[in-house]
Amino acid sequence: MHSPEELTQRFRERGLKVTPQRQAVFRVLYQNHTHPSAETVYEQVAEQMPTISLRTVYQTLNDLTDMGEILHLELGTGSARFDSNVEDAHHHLVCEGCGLVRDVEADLDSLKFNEALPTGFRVSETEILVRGLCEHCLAQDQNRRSKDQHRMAGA
Amino acid sequence: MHSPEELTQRFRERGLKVTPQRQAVFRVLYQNHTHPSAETVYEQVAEQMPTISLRTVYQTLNDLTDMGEILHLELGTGSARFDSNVEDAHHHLVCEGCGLVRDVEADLDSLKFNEALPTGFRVSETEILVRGLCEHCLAQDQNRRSKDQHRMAGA
DNA sequence: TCCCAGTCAACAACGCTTGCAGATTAGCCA
DNA sequence: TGGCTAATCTGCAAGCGTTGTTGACTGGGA
Repeated sequence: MHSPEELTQRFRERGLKVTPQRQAVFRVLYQNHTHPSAETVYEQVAEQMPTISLRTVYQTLNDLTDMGEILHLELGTGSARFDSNVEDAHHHLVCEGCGLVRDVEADLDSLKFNEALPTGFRVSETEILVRGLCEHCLAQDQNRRSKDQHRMAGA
Repeated sequence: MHSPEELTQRFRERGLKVTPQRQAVFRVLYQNHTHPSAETVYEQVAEQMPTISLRTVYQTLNDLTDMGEILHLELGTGSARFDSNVEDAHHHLVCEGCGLVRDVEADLDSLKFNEALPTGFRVSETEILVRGLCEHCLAQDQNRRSKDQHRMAGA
């Protein structure tokens, strides 16, 4: 995405107003590369501006998505995630435990399909999703399993 | 997934009862390879069994997912889709217009990541999603765009 | 400075999915 | 075969993420 200052310009060019609420969302997104959910953006903006509503955050995120400034991701984590990196083609790694999302670069050209895609299908995007457990969640999971085993043994 | 008859066995082995409702869901899934949503499964089951509730369909789909008989897919189409093909590793092609889902085989081994995955991350699944517009939706879209152009020109 | 399209906050409603509760039933056992 | 009991059924309400609505407010061009 562009810087908050540049976004101000681009919003005005489109006839959209630049309010303090929107600027606050711009700033949070510009600095946060953790692929936050709307709720997370809201919480971070609310720290500086406690009266902002979640509705306004959603609206601004939608506007930014429409303008191509950010990406709207559906990764199966329950809520949409927003990615401020639209410059570099990349893919995503998702922790199924905590919902952590991280960028991964992959060479799409190396990917081979074993059959032709259906005739007439126009591909807009090929997305690679690496699902699994992050280091932290893996440790928690193993800890839980170990406890379960002890419980089973004791019963 | 296994055949409805085999599923009967497997459900009983797990202490789950095999009701007419569940059998109807088994049959629909066994024959339907279009990656239906819960709602679609419900509609098809309801043709034979009008009194079944959507709640029961969800429950049975969840049981089948837990048993690994079907796959629960989150493809950003608004609702979960269920895939009765767990035997062959494959990926998915999704129409962003109508939500059509189709299996695609791809050679994952050919895929190269340009950097190492984070230390400690345990990958459970690498998923390839091809998004775009199917032949039908593409035609509709072009039709709409063309009308828009005429309207703009006339105004 | 004025004006009004665009925006705001609050609230209600939406679509998908799950929790709950009381009635019903599958399937084991005598 | 009949009875018992846990599992399941249905219908409804609630949860969650997201969007629609509305009346008050305001950014920013003229």
